[in-house]
Amino acid sequence: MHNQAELAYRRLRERLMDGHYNPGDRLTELGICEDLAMSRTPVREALRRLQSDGLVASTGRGVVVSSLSPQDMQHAMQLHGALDALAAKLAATAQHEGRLSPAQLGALKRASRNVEERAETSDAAGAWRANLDFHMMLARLSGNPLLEDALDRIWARFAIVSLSNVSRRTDLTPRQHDAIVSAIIDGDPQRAEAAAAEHVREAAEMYGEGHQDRRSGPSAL
Amino acid sequence: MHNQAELAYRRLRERLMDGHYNPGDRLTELGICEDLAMSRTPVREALRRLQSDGLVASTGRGVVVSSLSPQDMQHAMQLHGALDALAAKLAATAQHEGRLSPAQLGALKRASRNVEERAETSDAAGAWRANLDFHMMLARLSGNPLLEDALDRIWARFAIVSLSNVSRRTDLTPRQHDAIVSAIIDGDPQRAEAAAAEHVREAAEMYGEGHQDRRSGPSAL
DNA sequence: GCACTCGACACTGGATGCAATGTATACGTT
DNA sequence: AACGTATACATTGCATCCAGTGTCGAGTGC
Repeated sequence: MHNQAELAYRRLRERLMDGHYNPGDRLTELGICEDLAMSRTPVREALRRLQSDGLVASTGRGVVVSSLSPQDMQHAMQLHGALDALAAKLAATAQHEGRLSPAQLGALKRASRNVEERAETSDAAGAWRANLDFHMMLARLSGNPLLEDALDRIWARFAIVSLSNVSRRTDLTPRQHDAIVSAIIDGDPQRAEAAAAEHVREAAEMYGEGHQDRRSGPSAL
Repeated sequence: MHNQAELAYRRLRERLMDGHYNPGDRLTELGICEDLAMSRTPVREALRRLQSDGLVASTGRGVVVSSLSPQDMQHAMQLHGALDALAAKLAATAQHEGRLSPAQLGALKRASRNVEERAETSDAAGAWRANLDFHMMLARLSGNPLLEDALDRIWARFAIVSLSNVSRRTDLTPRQHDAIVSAIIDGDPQRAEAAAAEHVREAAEMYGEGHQDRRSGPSAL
């Protein structure tokens, strides 16, 4: 599928997720048309899809890049926790039943190691990206496309708001990835599920600490 | 938002979910235009959204109503289990913290009772619908819009394939709803989560029994 | 000097026109 | 009679066009 509408969707999504557009930015159809060198029709379709994904929001007059209020962030993290735990459990089950290839396991371990390495550098955006890659790899190994898709949506929302201010502490907890990985390698669904849930719980807590000062205010972020 | 595109989306979604269109049916833009008495532009946007929702699938030449293979069904149920458990947990937590109004609790109880009543009639479609309403009420009470949305997507997929063959046994397990409801009323997150997980697990098992004969074949359904 | 109003403009929603393409059918050939 | 090919048609993708509408600014009155 390499039609214009699909292309527009992918390019816009990319721009959204790599911090090229920031939360609150207003997007006009004509501006994007010029930017992407295509007509309004495919651009509109792409915008609608992004709207459906929750990455942009309609303001009655055009669309703006979505920003997540602390409230939204909390909701997203609750969802993420449940989904990630399920992914870890399914991946561990798959491993237990011998349905995971050595290549897949290798990729997971590599992704995990990559997060640790990046976390030690000053490249905050790179570290964030590595973290995302690890979690998406986990989703992939679950063998459940719907789950993968759901997690993809969540992470896209995270990406928009995170990459515009990664400068501040990245709040990564790479060591916990080890617990998830080892549980999967051992083919232990229970442990994998618990480790993933714990991992997300701590990440959410860390986020809460960083934001509890503005907790009572309206959605500023 | 009462523009044509939104309207087209809602009407098509309704038709999809109430069994008016069946899995595998081919949908042509012009046909829908005539049906809905509007131009192709809003219809196209609606179709794209439905595609993004997974309710229809592109075939390179037009779209067809999605059908879920037993594989897909299993994946959807795994996801549903995790999300429903989370919803029950959050709803119970909300109740525990006194954030649930008597009206909301009443609506939940009413929905639960409604499922039981309908299950005893021969109105399979009505019973199915009541079951959906109960689960969506649960999602609502979780207080997490993202979760509600995710569950909405899942159930829409279920609806498409279910309502076209509700004639066969509906596989409802209404009594288990009681366990969930009472746990929520007691404000016991742990118990609510466990009850919801158990409920979905059994439903999935029941479905498996009904379909394990064709388990090995390709996605026929 | 400030506020209110009127008008121009920018932008979106919807419709239609045009070109490209896949499919089905009919005809010819073997 | 069966198979292959060619042509006509159905249908999509994209671009452009038109109408409705909110917004911003300028000008005028108080």
